[in-house]
Amino acid sequence: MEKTRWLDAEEQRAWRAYLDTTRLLIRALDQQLQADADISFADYETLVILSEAPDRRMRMRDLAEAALATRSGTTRAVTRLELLGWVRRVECEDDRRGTHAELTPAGAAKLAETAPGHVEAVRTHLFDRLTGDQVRQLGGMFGRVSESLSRPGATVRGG
Amino acid sequence: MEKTRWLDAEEQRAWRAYLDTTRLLIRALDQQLQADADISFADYETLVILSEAPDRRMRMRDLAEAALATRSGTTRAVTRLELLGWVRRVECEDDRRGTHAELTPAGAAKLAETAPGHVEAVRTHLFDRLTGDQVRQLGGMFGRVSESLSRPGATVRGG
DNA sequence: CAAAGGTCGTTGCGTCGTCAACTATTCCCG
DNA sequence: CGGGAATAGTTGACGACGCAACGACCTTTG
Repeated sequence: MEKTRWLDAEEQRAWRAYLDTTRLLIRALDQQLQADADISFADYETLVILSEAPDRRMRMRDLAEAALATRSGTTRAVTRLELLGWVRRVECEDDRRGTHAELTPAGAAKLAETAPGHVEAVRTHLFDRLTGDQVRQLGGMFGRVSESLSRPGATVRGG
Repeated sequence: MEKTRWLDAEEQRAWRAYLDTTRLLIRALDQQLQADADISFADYETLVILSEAPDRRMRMRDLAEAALATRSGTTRAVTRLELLGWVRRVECEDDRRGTHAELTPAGAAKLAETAPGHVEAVRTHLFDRLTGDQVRQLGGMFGRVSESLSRPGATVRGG
């Protein structure tokens, strides 16, 4: 095993700030949605993903991937949202194993009435604190970081 | 209700990249720790927090706060870690309600052997993709953002 | 000093998410 | 075409976590 490249003070500070802030931010957004619209951040995002899909529907598999969740988690999320009337399941015609999750009109309405408060929260907590240049930096940084993460081959194990 | 200040294209891009990447990053770190050391990221961080505390011990209350968790979650985490032998509970002398969670030698050893792989993963996935300037930016941005989040008064509600 | 009110840590309960296993269907290839 | 491998979605078992409520203890106040 080679010598460990520890984080220097600056890196540690950045790492902690990033981790802590992210947790607080997600929690704040979750609470805002829960309080104002009785929906979790995760479920809200699922509705958003569906709303942006062609015909407002998606195969379960693709929905899971887009939401960065597992298939089982997606099954349960869709079941939940179906009971609330915001999503419905539609059988797939060309693949009889498949199921589409489709945003209902009620789901679209829910999204429309919930989005403004959510976006406002995202602004208040995040973007209002950043300069235009920082926003660009943010997108740039994380765009690059995600590259290494989405490549499954890039192993890290130390053995 | 005033007109919503929607996110522009650049902001949306940054927001998505940030959210997705963060999820992937946390998951990758979790998997690395789980695979190489049979410990979750959350539990690992708990050990780190304790290791940095005076006498390697902390009141449950303070530990919860430092870990950005609830008291009940911390109770369960400490119980878990206690069963693994990495933490022990020590009664508080000056406050008989209180309990200290204390890192055991075994816990310190676990941390020592686990940290290199974890730090390496953090490097590989995050810091190796960033320039020194970006690291500074990262710390700066999130330092500022956390200010608004740690102030409980800063309400966002639209109601 | 006694009583009211707060804090500490824990626990029951409900929710959410993952893994592994299962059924049904489709794909691949001889 | 036929049979094994792969894939889709679901479910059961399980673990983690938050909220609310609880008993024990401390603090404040009259």
